[in-house]
This record gives sequence, C-alpha cells and structure tokens, in this order.
Amino acid sequence: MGYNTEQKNLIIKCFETNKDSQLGASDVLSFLAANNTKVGLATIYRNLESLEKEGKIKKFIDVSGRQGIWQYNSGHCGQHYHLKCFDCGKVIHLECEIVENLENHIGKEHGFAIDREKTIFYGRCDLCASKKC
Amino acid sequence: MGYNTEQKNLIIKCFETNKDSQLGASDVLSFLAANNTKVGLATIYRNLESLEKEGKIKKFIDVSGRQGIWQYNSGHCGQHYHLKCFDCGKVIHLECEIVENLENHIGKEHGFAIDREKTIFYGRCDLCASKKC
DNA sequence: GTCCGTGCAAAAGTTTTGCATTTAC
DNA sequence: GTAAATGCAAAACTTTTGCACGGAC
Repeated sequence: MGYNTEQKNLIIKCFETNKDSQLGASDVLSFLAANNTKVGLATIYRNLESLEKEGKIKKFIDVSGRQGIWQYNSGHCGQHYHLKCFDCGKVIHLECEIVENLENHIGKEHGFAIDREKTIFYGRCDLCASKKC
Repeated sequence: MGYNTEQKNLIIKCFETNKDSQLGASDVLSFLAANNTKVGLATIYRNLESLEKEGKIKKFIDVSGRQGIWQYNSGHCGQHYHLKCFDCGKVIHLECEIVENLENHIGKEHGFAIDREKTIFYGRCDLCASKKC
C-alpha cells in the first residue's frame, strides 16, 4: 500500500469531494490549487496509477481520446454502467436490471463479454437537451 | 467536399484496403511508406478530420486512451453500436433490436439520450477469452 | 538509516497550428 | 487568378522518466 503521504491524501480527498465527477490529472491540479495546495503533476500521475491499483479510483477513457480521466470508486460502480452527458459532463449511474439482459444477450448471441467498468454511454441528459431547444 | 487531391485519395485508398482495421495517423503514414508514397503527418490529420466529417471514416478511441484511431465507414455504422475487444482490437458491429429497447428504456426511465456514434462497448471477444484460459 | 515518494525538468508521443509554397478548379 | 490543400517546422498537450532531495517508518 506504500507510504501515507500528505500528497496522496490530498489527491484522495479531491476524488472523495468530487465523487460524481471524472477528473483528469490537470483537473486534480486545479482543484488542489483552488484549495491553496500544490502537488507536482508527475506525483499526481504516479498516485493516480497507484490509487487505481488499490481500487480507490477507476480509470476511464475520455471521448476525446486525448486524456485519461479517473473517478472515485464507490465500491459498487463495477456493478453498473455510467452515462456521461456531452454537455454538462455529469455522470449518471445506471442501476437497472435491463443491463443484465443486455449483457446476457450480447454474451450469448454475439460472443462478446462486456466490461462494465470500461464502458461509458455517451449522450445528452434531459436537462441539457431541454436547454438546447 | 473540398478539392480532389492526390494525398486525399491515397489516404482513402489506405482505409479502403484495410476496411477491417483501425488505423492511427502513424499507421497511415507507415502504410503509405510501404507503398512508396509519402504524405505529411499534418496533412494526414487534416484529411482524417475532413474524411470523418464526410462520413467516409469513423473515429474511435484507442484502449490506451492515448491516440485516435480511425476506421473505414461502411455507411451504416451510425445505426448500430460497436463492441471493441481489449485484446485483439477487433470491432464487432452490433446490429440487433435489443439496442432499441435499451435506448427507449434509458431515454424514458433515466432521462438520457444515448449517442450511438460515440458509445463503444469495451470488453473481450469469445476468441480472446478462450485464448486466455 | 534505509527506502520510498516527491519535485523539477527534460523527454516522449500524439495532435495542432503558422506560414510559405504548391495545387485544384 | 483565387481559394484551398500541402509540407515543414514549431508549438501544444498529456503523460512518462531520470535524478537529486526530502520524508516516512
């Protein structure tokens, strides 16, 4: 588990405070700066990696493909899917039995085992959709 | 649609010849080099962008999250989902009515409009799953 | 005191941009 | 002839790495 350093704790707190957001390394830096603290970017990346290994946070693939994003792992997020809104960035946790059917069907009929952890549904939430019109 | 340049045609041909592969910009460069042709990387990126807008190719996100990859668009890909295998990189085109149910349900019950074009299911195909065990 | 973690700067890799030149029409 | 596309080099961005220093235990 490694040492218990101040920097590591600051980064963990950052994710705990933003449980519903997906943060890139630079987002963590900004959050820390807003709280008048600073951790080097290299250290942030090194901690993101070890926190992911410890299971405290989870890495996603951002739609832009240009940066990694991580999110606090509430422990049951492996059991459902995430819906991410293009416009506001909000992440909806989809806890619904319909996904079981989907996975079973795709597993049996299409020969593919979906990884819930890594799959994100992209789209637009009702709130943002109504704003647009 | 822009001008009809030799460079653009070379790039299109590259994707037509590799219909089932996902190519990064540097892969395109290599392919062209193997055919004794050369197009500048900047031009490749500019063409990838315009070809994507024209709908000739489709952009994916590499599993590593570190580079963009594009694939020849067979023309109906906007209508279904893509399942991408972590191990071999293969993309399965999911043409199945189950997705209609899924979208309707998530739209009505969870207030979220999924964008099929941008959503990729990550996981493992049966072939790779069997290799692992 | 010994390791591990950190910070800084440099490097690496992908993608974008500025600008002069060439090409398509 | 005009507007757009290209090539090159430089810049931008994210992420990784090397190395000396400082902190955890």
